[in-house]
Amino acid sequence: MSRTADRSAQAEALSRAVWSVLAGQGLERLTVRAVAAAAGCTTGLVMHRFPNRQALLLHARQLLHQVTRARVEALEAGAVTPRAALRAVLHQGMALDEQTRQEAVVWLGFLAAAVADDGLVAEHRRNNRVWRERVERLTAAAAPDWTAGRVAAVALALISMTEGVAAYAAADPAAFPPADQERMLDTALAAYGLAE
Amino acid sequence: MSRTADRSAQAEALSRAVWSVLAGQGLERLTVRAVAAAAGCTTGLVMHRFPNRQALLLHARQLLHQVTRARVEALEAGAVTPRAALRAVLHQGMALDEQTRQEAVVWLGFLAAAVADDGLVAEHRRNNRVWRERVERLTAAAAPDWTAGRVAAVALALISMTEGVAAYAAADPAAFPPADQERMLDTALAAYGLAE
DNA sequence: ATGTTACCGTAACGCCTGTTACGGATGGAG
DNA sequence: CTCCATCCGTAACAGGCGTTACGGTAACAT
Repeated sequence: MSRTADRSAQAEALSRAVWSVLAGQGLERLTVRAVAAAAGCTTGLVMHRFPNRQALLLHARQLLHQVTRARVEALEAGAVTPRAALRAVLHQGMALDEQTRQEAVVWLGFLAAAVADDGLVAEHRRNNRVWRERVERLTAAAAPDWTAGRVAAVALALISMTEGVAAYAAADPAAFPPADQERMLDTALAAYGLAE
Repeated sequence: MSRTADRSAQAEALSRAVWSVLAGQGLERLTVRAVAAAAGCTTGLVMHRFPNRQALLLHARQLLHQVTRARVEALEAGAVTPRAALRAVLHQGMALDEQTRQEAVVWLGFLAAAVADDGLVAEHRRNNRVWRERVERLTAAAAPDWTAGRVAAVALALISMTEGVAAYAAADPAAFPPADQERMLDTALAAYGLAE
């Protein structure tokens, strides 16, 4: 019992070490040795826990999706109106503090790594489709009288906008401060007629 | 005379080889040998043209900015109205065909590489500020009666949206077809009151 | 207490990396 | 034709990479 719990706990710790290296040193320095050092162990443990480097990265990518999904669902459940839920969910996807900024860097790192990794690109597509459907559902709930076409177009505009600004802010936080990002989000929601 | 011309022509060919490898094989396989093979030469030429790998990548990044800027300026000069210019400039920033899709992949690759490269991150920030100012200027021309605050917020929304959808479409072209991207752009421009 | 099993740190392997040094080829000058 | 400078392909180097094999250690069962 505790064996399997320890194993998965170690796998999670190693995946978080992957995030740490990816955020701090970039994809080019994301080596098994660097991950082991960040996790405070040796390469032996890493290679006993995962068959190879690719599996380690894939697990880290899946865990990232799992964690952000849990956070988004909590925000959605805690919102008092559909429009508040939509805003809260989009809000957490921007790079507003060091935590979310690093998440954006990690997300971009995995995206860049997916170019040469079929497992990562498949995971990326799966997660993006789930994310897109979620925002489409929230948009439809926030504007019940819209056509499906308008819901889809506006939802795509919203997820693209937040993802894009997260990328900009990840690389240049000073030029894209939180206030700019929030004003952008509220301006967009108002323009689409989705303001609270 | 022809010496320096040859040198810069070779530097450009090598930079285009960098784009090719970055788009086709990803950042992890972006080695000096891979670039030389894509350019049809040996590592000797590469290392005689650039002092080291970092300088090669920086030149390729600068050339990418130069090329896209020329294209954007041509579009802007050829537009009949300010709103047409704004739409055309934003339109070319999305991933609508194989050419622009690869550009988006390359852009993301350089962004991921910039995490561990001070020269690349500085270049990235400089280019993004130029790009943002351009779209702010075009937005102000398209909506002359807006406040500076609204211009800035809407311009940020527009560049973030197009950059974000380019990233999504770069990794999953089938899920984000050109029609979806264009409908998203026109829906957004109409919502902000910038439709032609 | 002892045997057994699972775990993981150590060390090594072969490969690939960026970079450097050398040496032949090439093309213009005298 | 000869000389010389320039260019760049070849080959080597040291170091870092992913991965594998071995061996000691700790924990559980008996």
